[in-house]
Amino acid sequence: MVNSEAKTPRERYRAQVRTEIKQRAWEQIATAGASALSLNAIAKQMGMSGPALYRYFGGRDDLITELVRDAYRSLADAFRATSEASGADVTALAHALRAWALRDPQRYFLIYGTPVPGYQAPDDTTAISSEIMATLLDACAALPSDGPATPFEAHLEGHRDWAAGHPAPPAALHRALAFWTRLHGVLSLELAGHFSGMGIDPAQLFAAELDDLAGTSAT
Amino acid sequence: MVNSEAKTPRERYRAQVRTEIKQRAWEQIATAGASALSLNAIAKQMGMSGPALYRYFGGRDDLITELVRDAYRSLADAFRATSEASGADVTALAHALRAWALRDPQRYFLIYGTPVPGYQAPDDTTAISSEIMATLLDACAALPSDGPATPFEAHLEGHRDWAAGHPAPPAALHRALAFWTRLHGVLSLELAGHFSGMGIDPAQLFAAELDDLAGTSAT
DNA sequence: TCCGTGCGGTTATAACTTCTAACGAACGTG
DNA sequence: CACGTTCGTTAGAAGTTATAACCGCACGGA
Repeated sequence: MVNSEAKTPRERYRAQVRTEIKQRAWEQIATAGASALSLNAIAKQMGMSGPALYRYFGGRDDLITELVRDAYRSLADAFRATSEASGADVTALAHALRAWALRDPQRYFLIYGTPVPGYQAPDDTTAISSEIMATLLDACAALPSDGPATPFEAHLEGHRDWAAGHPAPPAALHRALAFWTRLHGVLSLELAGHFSGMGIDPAQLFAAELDDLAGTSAT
Repeated sequence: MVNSEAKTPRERYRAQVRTEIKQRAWEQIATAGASALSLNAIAKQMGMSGPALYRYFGGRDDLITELVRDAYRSLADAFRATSEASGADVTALAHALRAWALRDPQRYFLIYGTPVPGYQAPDDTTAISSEIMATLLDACAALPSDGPATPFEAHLEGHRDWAAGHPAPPAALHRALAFWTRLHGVLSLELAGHFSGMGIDPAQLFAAELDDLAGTSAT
């Protein structure tokens, strides 16, 4: 059987260089954005010149795709960890999401930011995305659901393939979607700086939205 | 006094070329995103070569800044028009926002998408942004406000500078912010294609969020 | 009407970028 | 020890933004 770690010394070295390249790329993205990522600059920082990086990544797009994959993986891990630590609590998940986003805004935008029109995300990222959604659904299913069924929940009843067989009631599905979209709404505008000139505290707006989501007022 | 339109034939020509450049830029952005905007390609399309465009725009960043300005202006006009036509109705504003966004997703992302870390928006765009917020506040102030004051509304009481003197109660300010962030949350995820593989209808999710905002459940 | 200023467009050039191709050296495995 | 894969190099093509220098024509004042 093939052991994933440290087989040949060449593979060890190759993995090490790959992670260093990605690390430099993350630093560069955090300071100047993903559009300003330069393979030449990374190579120069690492002491080697230009086309050497093409031994490790197919090109700029491949590197960015790998970074997107890592970002998804990091968010999924953070979500899973806080879910296990807090017993599937939605407010804990929300604060974990905000902390993860504030830790590196450009990493958040790499996942949820402006898409490149032609770009198609690799299918494994959608798999990780559904893993994130699964832990979110676990937390939302634990909330009490009251109120009458809305027309949108009737729509969800017939379109719950994205839940991947999760046995959550339609109200919980709706809660999960609202959790996702509302917190993303506040977070993305905050990270983009749209609140900076307004004087309001984004954390309090985030908390207000979270109170509304976790409170008794379903949908 | 200086008439703004059509003074000298030189200025007429200059304005015409400028608008044609911006038009080609919009087409290019709509199909390949703002990061793929190429001055050379625009010049080649217009039959003139390369550096001629620098007579009309200071550079790529200046052109994009101008496009951002136009995008803000377009959204503000659309908002104002529907507000006047519908009598400051929030659902009409919401549908106008969604239609405006779906008409050219990259134009929406040019305003509300991933920001470039170093970039500072010119102050006139923030002026237009506050104009948009004003018409939104007009519509939110027309809604009935019930329920007790939340801690966030208490925070808003002390930080209402962004309302630019608009005489809306804190509940209306909160409504306007929720309107903005929630609809942006659904819209940006929809435009980015994050719902495409899930099978759900973004329009119905948008409608559900709008029902929650315009309904009786304040905050 | 005529003439000069200045505007618009050109080519050339510099400094970048991604990415391919060909070559050499070093490393590790048989 | 020798051979082969892999890594890093330099060279080069095809792009990009942006600046500089130059030329001609059109516009506007006299």
